[in-house]
Amino acid sequence: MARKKQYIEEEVIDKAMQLFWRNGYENTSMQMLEKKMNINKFSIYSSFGSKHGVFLKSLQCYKRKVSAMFEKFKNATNGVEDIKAFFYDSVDICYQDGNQKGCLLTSTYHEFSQSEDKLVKNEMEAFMENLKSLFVNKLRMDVTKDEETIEKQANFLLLAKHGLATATRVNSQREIQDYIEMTFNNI
Amino acid sequence: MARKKQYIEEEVIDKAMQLFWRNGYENTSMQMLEKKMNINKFSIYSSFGSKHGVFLKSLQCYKRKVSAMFEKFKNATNGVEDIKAFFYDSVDICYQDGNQKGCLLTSTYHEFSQSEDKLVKNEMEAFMENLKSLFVNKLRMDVTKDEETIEKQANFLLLAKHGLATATRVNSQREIQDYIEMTFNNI
DNA sequence: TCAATATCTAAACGTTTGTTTAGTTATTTT
DNA sequence: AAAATAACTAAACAAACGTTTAGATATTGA
Repeated sequence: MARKKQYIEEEVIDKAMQLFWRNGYENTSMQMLEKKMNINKFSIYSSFGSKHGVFLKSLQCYKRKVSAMFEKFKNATNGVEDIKAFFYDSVDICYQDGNQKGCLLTSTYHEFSQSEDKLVKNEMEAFMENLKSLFVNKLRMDVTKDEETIEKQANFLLLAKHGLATATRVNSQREIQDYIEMTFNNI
Repeated sequence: MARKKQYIEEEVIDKAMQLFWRNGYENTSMQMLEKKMNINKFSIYSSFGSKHGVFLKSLQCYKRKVSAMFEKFKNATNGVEDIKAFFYDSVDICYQDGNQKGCLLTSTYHEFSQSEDKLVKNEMEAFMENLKSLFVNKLRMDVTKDEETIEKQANFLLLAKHGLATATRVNSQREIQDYIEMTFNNI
């Protein structure tokens, strides 16, 4: 055999993910990726095929990162309170290590909303639909709510999440907390 | 003297503005601008100096476009109801001629939030602060509200506007209406 | 130890970006 | 009508983009 890789793919993808998280897809260049991942262009291409390939792996990496939070959310049984806790957890991840960068999936959804890239676009739409159905499940725990109200509230919460994604980029964590509290005042 | 311009600057800037509105700054190229404005690169540069110059003029053009709506909002005297009407008016502009494109100023605020371009960034921050103070003024019309509540609600409405900007890119006008109604349920 | 071979470095690839330049065309005023 | 000059067309610019290639380096198994 021959030489072994001098990097671990999972590790360098985590670095790439941080970059995409902060800057988005288009505003992250191969040059920036090289520097952050600390490996050569060639290595990136031999491991991941393309910038697009690095991005797809980064999305998976992000999903793994937040999977525990999602599992906790799925398995919780307190209805609306679970959604609120989920919002707080989402925000905490944004501010960890002092970095404001929103939610990678929500930002990507936004960046690719008008894109020709059906692969990423469809994946993000599936994510949003999945999130909405989770909201619906939690809202249904309140048996006094009719389906029409549930539908509206689920949509409202989804859009609130979009607002949150923007807000975590430009607002303080304190302001975010107020925002979350107010969002749930009328749910 | 000599030849006159074969285009009217206000008219071609309106075209450019439509492009920036739909695609944002980075995703609008000079090539696209040439085609949409229907004039040559040289003419663009001789009139506006740079792509950045075209963008600044486009922002002004957008502001003129929405100035009537803002004036109506400023001069109204029904408190929270005025903010709600303002939200509906903002959305209507997004959907006119069937195009979904959010709010140029809010999108620009988002796109330039991490940018080195202090000129645009500061202008957008000033816009957001101005909008917030307008919200505060309307909220103060309800004399039973204390200043702390007003501050929180103004922030909430500002973030709701961010959510709206995203939503008008990907949701139907009907869903947006539900969203607005729910936003004001707890104000 | 040494041939085999995967990974490394570094340079160059073709596009596309925003911008500039040189040269032609058209209109105005004298 | 003709000189003057502003606006036009079209080609080329340097820089940055994502991607590929050629050749050097280092590590493996026999």
